[in-house]
Amino acid sequence: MDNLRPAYDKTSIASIFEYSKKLIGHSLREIVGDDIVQASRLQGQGKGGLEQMLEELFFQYPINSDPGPDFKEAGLELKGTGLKRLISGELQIKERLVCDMIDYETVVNETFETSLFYIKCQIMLLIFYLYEKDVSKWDLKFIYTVIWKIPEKDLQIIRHDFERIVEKIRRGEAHLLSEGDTDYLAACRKGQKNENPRKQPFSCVLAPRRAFSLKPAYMRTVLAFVKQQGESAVSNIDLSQPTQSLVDIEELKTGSFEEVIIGRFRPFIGLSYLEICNRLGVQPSKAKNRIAIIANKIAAGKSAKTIENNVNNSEEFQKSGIRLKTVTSYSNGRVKEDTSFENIDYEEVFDNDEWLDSRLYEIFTSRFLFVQFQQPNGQRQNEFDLDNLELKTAFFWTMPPQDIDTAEMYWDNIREHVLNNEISPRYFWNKRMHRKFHVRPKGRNAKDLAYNPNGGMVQKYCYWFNSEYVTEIIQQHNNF
DNA sequence: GCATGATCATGC
DNA sequence: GCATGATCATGC
Repeated sequence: MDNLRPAYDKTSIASIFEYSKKLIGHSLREIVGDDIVQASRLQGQGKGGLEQMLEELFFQYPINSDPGPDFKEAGLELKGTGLKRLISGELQIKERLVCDMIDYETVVNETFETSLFYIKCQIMLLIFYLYEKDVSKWDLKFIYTVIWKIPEKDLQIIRHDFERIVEKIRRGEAHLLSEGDTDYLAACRKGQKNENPRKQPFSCVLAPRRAFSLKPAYMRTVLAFVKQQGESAVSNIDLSQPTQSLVDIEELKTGSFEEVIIGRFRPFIGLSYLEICNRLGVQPSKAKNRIAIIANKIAAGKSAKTIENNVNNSEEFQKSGIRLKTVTSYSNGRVKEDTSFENIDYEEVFDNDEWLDSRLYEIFTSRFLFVQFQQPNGQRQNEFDLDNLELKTAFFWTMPPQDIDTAEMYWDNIREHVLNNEISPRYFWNKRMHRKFHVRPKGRNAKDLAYNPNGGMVQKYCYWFNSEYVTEIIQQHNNF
């Protein structure tokens, strides 16, 4: 590329996009040449900087310190984002997409439309590269290039997310922000772990730095779209598939996504499983997950058949990573069962040394939709029968920061023992410890094994919430 | 009665 | 066939 002026029109998104395709399959060093890399003042190590390297050396676009989008004439923001390759060969999202630092002092005076996030990120050029440990940024290969214009319906949900984050800061609770507070757009932690926290306008408590980001779950759906389109893609078509979606854009004008969903449960509060089946005109089942099935059916409302038994597959749940959890409790409110999550992916735990990028962090900072069914008043514990349980409450929940700290210790313990090849219940947290979370087996049967990154096979274990912890969560909600 | 281990049900 | 969410079954 020596001596070549970049052949694109900086006022045109289409032209910038065309030009970006030259990156696919190559690294920056291959494209601009080693001499230029050697002479560059930019560093290949450490965090950040890749976007700047692309802008300066590949696009040869003068870097400005303006607050707007990177390509200001075209109104286009440039974002580099990492992928990782699994042993199976599949490409996966490495992390959330960090968009814009949150300035606690100024953001409280903004509306969504005047916010820098909105001005910058409504149209982005996303360049996916393959992340490799200990490899200089000059040598990372680019894989996909995408123009991502955030769809109108997503923007509606993101607007609510933005407002919820800003409201929290206005209440003087910037230090209590969590990625789980919101659906698509999240306030993610940013900066070093031991870095000094910052001031916030409505409280004297200092708060860690945070940035607006699109959740890993959201980025996973972007990646799925790109994979389906080929190595480069433009999201200028309407992406929402009505067969997969839970709410439509008209309903979102009547309230937030979460309000719409909670509203669907309201008419059934107090009714038993059998009564709800009757109302919905469905045949009662004897399946052991029948409570979960009916909870999904209620949440789905009039949505398509493809998601009515499992709203986790809906567009909105996929993009937000929200998890519906059904909880059954005795008449005194005590939760009957522990709550399980997916199996521990030992490879992931082994390879990833960053808590904030871990799968467990993503699961536990998800937004949860708890749906509680309770034994009728006066019934004794030994009369417990799923058919009689009554819908008590449905609410969205986020794990509070102090419990996320506990979760980090839980993860540290799991990771330490996976690294030491000690994948056994005698090393992990158990329920007796009463530490909110524990580790327990889960497989098809006792012979169902998983690969051990240290070699060989081991039993499958998974992450659990202790039932007492879930009882606490439910009670705190019901007492409000 | 509870902790732990084991398995079921569903959907892709 | 497998991953995930949910619940069952056993033994102390």
